[in-house]
Amino acid sequence: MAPRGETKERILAKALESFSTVGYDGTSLDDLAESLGIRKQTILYHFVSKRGLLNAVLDESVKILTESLEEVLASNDPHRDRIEDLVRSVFRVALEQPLLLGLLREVSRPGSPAAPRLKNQMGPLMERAISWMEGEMEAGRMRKTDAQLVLLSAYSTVVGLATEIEILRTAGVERVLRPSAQRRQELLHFLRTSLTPAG
Amino acid sequence: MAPRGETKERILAKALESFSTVGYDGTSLDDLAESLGIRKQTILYHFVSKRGLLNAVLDESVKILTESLEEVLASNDPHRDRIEDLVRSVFRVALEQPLLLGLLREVSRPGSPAAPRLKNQMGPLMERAISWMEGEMEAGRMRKTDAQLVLLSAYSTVVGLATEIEILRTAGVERVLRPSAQRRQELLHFLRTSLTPAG
DNA sequence: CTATTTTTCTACCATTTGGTAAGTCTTGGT
DNA sequence: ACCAAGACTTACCAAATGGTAGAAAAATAG
Repeated sequence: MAPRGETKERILAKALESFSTVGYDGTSLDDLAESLGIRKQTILYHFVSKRGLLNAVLDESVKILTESLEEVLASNDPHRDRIEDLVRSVFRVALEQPLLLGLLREVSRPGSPAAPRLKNQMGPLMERAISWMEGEMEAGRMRKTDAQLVLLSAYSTVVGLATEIEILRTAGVERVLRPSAQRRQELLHFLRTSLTPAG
Repeated sequence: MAPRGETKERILAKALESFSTVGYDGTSLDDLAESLGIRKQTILYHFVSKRGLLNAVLDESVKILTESLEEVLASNDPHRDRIEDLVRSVFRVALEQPLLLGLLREVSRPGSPAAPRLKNQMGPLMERAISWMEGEMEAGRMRKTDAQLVLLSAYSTVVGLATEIEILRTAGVERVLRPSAQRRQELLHFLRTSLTPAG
């Protein structure tokens, strides 16, 4: 047999790819298995059901994302630009693992079966982010605005950058996308000007 | 029989609802028909295939959205605040027809079967929006930045507001969402500060 | 009223779907 | 050598899916 859990990892990887591109309903266990050169029942053996597979993929993805952000939010160094750190961090994930954000997008759809699970897992992180922003606002280091809106906007933008790019690229403009580093710089500037307190 | 095309309209309405919430793959023609009190074959009679139905729904939605934006982009009155007009216009659509943006979100997924169609229909509109922004930048009425990014950000934010709200609401914060009017105000301010030229 | 066209329905079908049952094969422990 | 547990497979299935064929019903035109 395949040495220790290798199969499970491979299934998770392919499943992430499939879920985040063609979606949950669009993913067939048979096709998934075939693309892996195994039988469908092997998948079900490891993850019990299709839903179980989705949950497993989701848990793994959220974990990666959370760890990446937690690290930044935890630091208390007032000399570091936290917003810049956050943007950099998210961009890094988005570039290295675009599928991960694709899954997030897929799963965060109102009618998604995994929405509650995502809610439970991402909830605390979001609360922290929001309350941190509100703290900054109170302290006058950030312009008072709707923290939820800013978070939603930033989140949506990054997810959009990772997934919906294709539309804008092929539809809107034929030009090649700007290098992601420059893009990140723009987003950073965009956020900063909006969040810096007046005067 | 039902008088003139009433059935067709009803099918389109329900289909929009279903596509934009549970997605294309998640929509069953049988269920759709049952919820309308008709037989599946009636749907196929009017729209030939499931794909045909999706195309029809998409065409209708894009038309509404386009008309709403075209109107704003067309006006040349320099005394009006075009950004405000745009935001207002999109918000109005988002509030009156949230399902419409849900469909957009669903269909703009990379792997969506209707992505090319959406591309063709929305393409010109996006090009116009971008080139208008670039014109404003040239004229110094708008800070020079990445027009594509701003468009993507604004688009994603609004779509997010219309669809992904649930996650933030139930997950992030239990607080009731701020009234949409206030929300619109915030987004407006957010965009303005980012786009107003320095000094 | 009759003929024709439009609309909706009943009957059916091939395929695909997620999932169950039970087997085989491999590995590691004793 | 034997056995138990783990990993993977073959065989099978009930339900659901999108779609075809053709009849029936309703609306419309003459």
